[in-house]
Amino acid sequence: MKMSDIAEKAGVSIATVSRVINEDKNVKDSTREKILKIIEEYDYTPSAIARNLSRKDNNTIGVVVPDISNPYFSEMVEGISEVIDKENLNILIYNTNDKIEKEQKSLQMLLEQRIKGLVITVTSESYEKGKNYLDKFVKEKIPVVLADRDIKYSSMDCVFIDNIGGAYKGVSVLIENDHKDIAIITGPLKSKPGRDRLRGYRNALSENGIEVIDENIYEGDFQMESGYKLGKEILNRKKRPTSVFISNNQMTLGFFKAMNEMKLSTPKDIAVLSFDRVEILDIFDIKLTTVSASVRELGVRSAEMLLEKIRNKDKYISQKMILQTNLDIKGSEKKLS
Amino acid sequence: MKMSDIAEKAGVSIATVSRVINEDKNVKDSTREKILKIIEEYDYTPSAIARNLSRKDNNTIGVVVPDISNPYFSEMVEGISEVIDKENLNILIYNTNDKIEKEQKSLQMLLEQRIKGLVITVTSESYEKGKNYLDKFVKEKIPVVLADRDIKYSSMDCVFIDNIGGAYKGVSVLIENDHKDIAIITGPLKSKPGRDRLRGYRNALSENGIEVIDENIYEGDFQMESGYKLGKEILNRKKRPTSVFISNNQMTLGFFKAMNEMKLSTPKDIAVLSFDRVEILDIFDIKLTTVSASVRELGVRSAEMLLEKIRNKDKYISQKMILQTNLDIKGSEKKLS
DNA sequence: AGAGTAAATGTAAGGGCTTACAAAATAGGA
DNA sequence: TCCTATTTTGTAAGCCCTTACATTTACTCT
Repeated sequence: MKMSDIAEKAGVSIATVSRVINEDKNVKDSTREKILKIIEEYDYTPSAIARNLSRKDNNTIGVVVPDISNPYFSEMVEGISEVIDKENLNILIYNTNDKIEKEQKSLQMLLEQRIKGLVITVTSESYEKGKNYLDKFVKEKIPVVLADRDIKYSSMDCVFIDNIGGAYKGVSVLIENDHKDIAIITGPLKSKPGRDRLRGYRNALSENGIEVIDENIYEGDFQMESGYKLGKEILNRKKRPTSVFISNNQMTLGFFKAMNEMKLSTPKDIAVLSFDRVEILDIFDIKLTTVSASVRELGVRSAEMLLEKIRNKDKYISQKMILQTNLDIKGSEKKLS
Repeated sequence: MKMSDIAEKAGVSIATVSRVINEDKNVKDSTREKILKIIEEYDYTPSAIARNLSRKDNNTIGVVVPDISNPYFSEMVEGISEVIDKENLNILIYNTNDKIEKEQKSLQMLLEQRIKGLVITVTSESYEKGKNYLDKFVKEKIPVVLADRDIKYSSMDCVFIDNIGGAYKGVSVLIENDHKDIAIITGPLKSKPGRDRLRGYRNALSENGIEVIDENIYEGDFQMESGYKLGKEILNRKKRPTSVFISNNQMTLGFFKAMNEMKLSTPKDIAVLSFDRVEILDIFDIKLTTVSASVRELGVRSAEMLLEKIRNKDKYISQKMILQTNLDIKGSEKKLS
């Protein structure tokens, strides 16, 4: 069933049918009703493909994330959908599994789909020369927003979380609570969020005249396992630090596993402060102080920025949005005795 | 940049360019190379929209789920992507938030997109007359696979988890451990999984000559909060049951919250067995016995079934796949004293 | 009634590709 | 060299819509 079939049955031209479907007001009411009835009767659904070709426009935006089954990203995606859904746009989602080849392939397919815009959490912060597929989007003037992760030397629009400031804020709380011996479990230092959170830690210590000692810096990889292993190391030190700042939720879970095994608890045995909330700890009545930004908001903002770019393609000025973190004080920052 | 531009620059016809792009072998090598070079040089990407229109075919499959930020579904989606990605197909994902209107709107858009096939976890197990958009897919001969949730009186292809058998298996373990007073926290009884898991519970008890008493049946809603509330009720009973079967992971978490608040533990104070794994409990060194099926596999199987339907549209025979559950014995099923 | 204007409808040219079929180029063989 | 078979390329119709523009129809007012 296509438009011309409907037109024929209604005894009108295909243009009139098109007008009815697109809610053009220049159609006599009686004609509209007649056509609508036939559309209903034959259950006709117009082809978005033909429409898109004809309009030279695809009502779809692309979303590329490293791992949709990671709650972090699925929440971000939900933030994005929330915004996009209101606009009658479709979302084409791709998983890259943090593999650069999959990312490239995804971008290639999105390019073929002639998407209207793209929100991407990139896999790598730098690309081999000529390998940065995002440049093609720029060349084709397809709006792109980088969400959560940056690309070196790029000047693309983006929405990030204030990692430096957040870590600074968190570590400062520990310092205010009289901690001087503060360990940190960092993310991978080859990633920007990893480095930035460490930077915030350093800044907070320096500004308070506390020396940053290498022994207190433990490089993790944002995965649970590393939080567990490094946690054991930290907790087993002869002179255990009085507090620890952990750079994300997964590693914090690992750290608690270590604490648990050793029958230790916070803040009794060590003060703990983590980047990202860890809601699940509620269940075990563990009060953990955190600094965090809403990932859902990250998605919402990215999508909003993208829509704005789409709407004002020309006069649009490139922008960078940094989402501030919130401090949630629960007690684990305390220094006892 | 379009195909005709490339053709012009290469001094060939548009058909030849098309052949090169589609890897048709009827092209002289030298011609192919010349064209490829120009495509490379101008960074040309063919339009999937035009291709799809021309081929009357969209290389996209649709996925509709209630909530992508729920790990249960995002894992399922990942299973689906895993399969689909290998086929050079795109995935259009829609969230319904378990709202029937959003589901309808999503299906409408997928219909317009002329997708090749659909995997859907439906929001409602029954639809008002004429309101079942899935019928349109059937009418249009677009393959559909129901994943995880069924529709009453429908004979569509589907992949489900063996809820009855799983619950039966779990409760049987409790019975084998000498439990006779077994409570159950069910899912919402208006949902099929909710009812089926209760059915498995009933079957296990009956077959073992244990009377099913209403006081032991607590209707929850698959959310954490209900596990918590009902958990409190159960644990506070003067004559507390010796064991409880909980119908899903979220409610189990709520139940543990309740236990924790009351300083109770399993299996000491009550034996616990849950449907779905609850990995997070590992962290707190809680050994929970579970019956579960892999949600990722649910996704993989659904996608595979869909692909098979797409490939053998005609000779395809409608099928129903039931994924069996696995029992993971950890100790919480024990009856102490 | 007829002119002038506004409303409603139709015509036809795209949009960027695929593909059946036709035509041209090349190869092989006598 | 010429003819046939094969390979390579081109032509043009078609996929299903949108939309600028042209045309027709319906009103309004003198």
